[in-house]
Amino acid sequence: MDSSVKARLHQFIQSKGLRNTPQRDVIVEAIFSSEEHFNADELWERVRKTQSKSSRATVYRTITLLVEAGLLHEIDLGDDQKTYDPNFVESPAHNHLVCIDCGKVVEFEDENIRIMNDCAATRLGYRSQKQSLKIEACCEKLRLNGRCENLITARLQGKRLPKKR
Amino acid sequence: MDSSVKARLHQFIQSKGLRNTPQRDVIVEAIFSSEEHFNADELWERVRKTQSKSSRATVYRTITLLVEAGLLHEIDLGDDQKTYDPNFVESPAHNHLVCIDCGKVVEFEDENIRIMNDCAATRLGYRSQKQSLKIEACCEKLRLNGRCENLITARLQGKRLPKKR
DNA sequence: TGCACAAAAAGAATCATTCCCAATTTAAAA
DNA sequence: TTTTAAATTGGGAATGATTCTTTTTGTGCA
Repeated sequence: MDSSVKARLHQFIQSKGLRNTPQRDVIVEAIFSSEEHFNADELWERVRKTQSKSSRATVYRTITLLVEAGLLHEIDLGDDQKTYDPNFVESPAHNHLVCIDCGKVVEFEDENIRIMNDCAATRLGYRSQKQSLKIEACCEKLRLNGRCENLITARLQGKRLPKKR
Repeated sequence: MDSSVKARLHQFIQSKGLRNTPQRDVIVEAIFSSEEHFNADELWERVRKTQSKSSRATVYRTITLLVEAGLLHEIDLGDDQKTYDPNFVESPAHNHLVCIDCGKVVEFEDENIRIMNDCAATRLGYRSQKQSLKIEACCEKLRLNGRCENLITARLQGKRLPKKR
């Protein structure tokens, strides 16, 4: 776990006049000790497995806090639950590939896409602030003959559970 | 209202062994007699103002039916409620500009963006099936000096209500 | 050390959407 | 036209993620 996360959170908490609590520590530890995507309930489960306990509400509040602090990235895949990504990279653009078959989510960066989107916004009279691209796609064929992993040059971001509802 | 919608729906219903009902007619009429975006509850309200009645569940069921039939387009803006667009255009790409200030949603087409996104997917070893781009942007400045409407060359798709929950 | 207020717990409340199931309708065959 | 199997409806309960409320606890500065 990147120790700068704790430092940055601490600084954020200070600057906002908030307070440090053991619950937050546990939750932060649970988040950043892994690189996996997660949703609120999965995180609550992780925390429950610790001897220390936090209520569901606290888990939600802490997630909100971390997102506000810019330490956690919220991914909206159009499901009922929001997904979170602890591998935060500061960026005004968030592009995801979601595999239709296995549900795996890959995030990638693409400067050209970002610029082109900003241009489109400008052309339509808007000032782009934030963009998110979701590409539903299929990696099945490539996975079957073992080439998928090699071709994926982007950071792999873990996999999603199937939609629950 | 484009009369071909009813014909196409009828055909879909036939092909699936489903049945025509007066409720569906009323709901379909309520949807396509306008070009506005709507969500399920807004549609239910429209239907209630008719002398004929449909239950909320039927409204939801009919929306699902129309989306399956490819006659209605579901837009996911990451809100709690789904938004629907009766001005359906067959396309593997859906791009939206969402104004941060007024919430207005503009849909636009951009062949170059679509191609570039598909390329990115291919480069990462995926076969793109469907893409959706959301750009959160600000039209405030342009609206203030009256230039916004002139600059918007894309089809205007109505405005969204503020998030309810 | 005490106080003011942030935070936590626990569970109730929300709210969009879906599910359930008895009662009704439809469409196609008899 | 009657029958009949299956689709559809109504409407209220259920779901499930998230937020809110109330009370209790804990933190950190003075």
